[in-house]
Amino acid sequence: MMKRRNTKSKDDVLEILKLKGTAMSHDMIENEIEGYNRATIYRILNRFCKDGIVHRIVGMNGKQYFAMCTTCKHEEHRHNHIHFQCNNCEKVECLEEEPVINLPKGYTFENFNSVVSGICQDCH
Amino acid sequence: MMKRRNTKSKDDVLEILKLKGTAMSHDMIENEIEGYNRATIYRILNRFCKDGIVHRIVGMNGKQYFAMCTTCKHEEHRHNHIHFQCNNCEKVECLEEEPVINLPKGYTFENFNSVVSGICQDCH
DNA sequence: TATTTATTGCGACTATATCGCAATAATACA
DNA sequence: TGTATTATTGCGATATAGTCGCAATAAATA
Ligand SMILES: [Mn+2]
Ligand SMILES: [Mn+2]
Ligand SMILES: [Zn+2]
Ligand SMILES: [Zn+2]
Repeated sequence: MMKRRNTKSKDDVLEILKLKGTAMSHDMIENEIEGYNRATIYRILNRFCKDGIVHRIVGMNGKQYFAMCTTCKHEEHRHNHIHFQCNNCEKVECLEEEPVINLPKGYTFENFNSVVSGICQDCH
Repeated sequence: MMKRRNTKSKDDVLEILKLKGTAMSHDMIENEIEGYNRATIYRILNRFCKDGIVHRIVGMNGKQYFAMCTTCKHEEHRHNHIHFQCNNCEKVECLEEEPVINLPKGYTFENFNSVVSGICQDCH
């Protein structure tokens, strides 16, 4: 893995992700910390994913959301939990549920992405 | 609901979806039945979704895939099963698994999208 | 301080999907 | 059958999300 450097942009992205607690899209992040180029933020997020600091969720809208890795140890990353996305406020949260996945014979598991959409408590 | 008309384009899209059995993206479909405008195919697919003939899956790549509704009755649509997407051949299939979803208090369920990625049997 | 190279900004670019509008054609009906 | 209605289509423009190449910048190291 490539050696990482400490930058303000990186710290800012990390801080806002920690602060919010929920998964955030690129533009959610951009709204909170202005002044960085779009490509820069995407690159930071992709680096976080590679490094296992953050995991990526693909919403029902096809957009990417990023959330801090809380439950997983640094070595074994398992993000096989279900997420919830609010159709009103767009917020994405990690749920507890981690469904059992049985693949057919000859199939190999690599990744899992699971989103329930609906209306969140705040939007009711 | 709007009254539908019978057109060759519609029949062609339906036929290829039935024939393949797996979920197909717009460009997979376009490769099989050439000669229709991109917007037209999208509109046909979106109509199918509205009418409950087809259900929409959002892949890990953020792309939309469409699959025939097989298990669900015309009135009650439940597509709460997990899908498999091959990272090699891009094929998307419906699996049997239908995870139990427990939402937190005050949350309402509307939709579900779940994809396991990996390598399919054919690509091993 | 000087060197190395990870990171950034910028603009161009790709990809997916939708939209407005005029033209076309499926359906209903006289 | 001929005509009116309007669902559907084609086309081009548009929107949005995300990546890429390259030169400039700046963090780390010596
Ligand atoms: Mn993790
Ligand atoms: Mn259905
Ligand atoms: Zn909400
Ligand atoms: Zn495959």
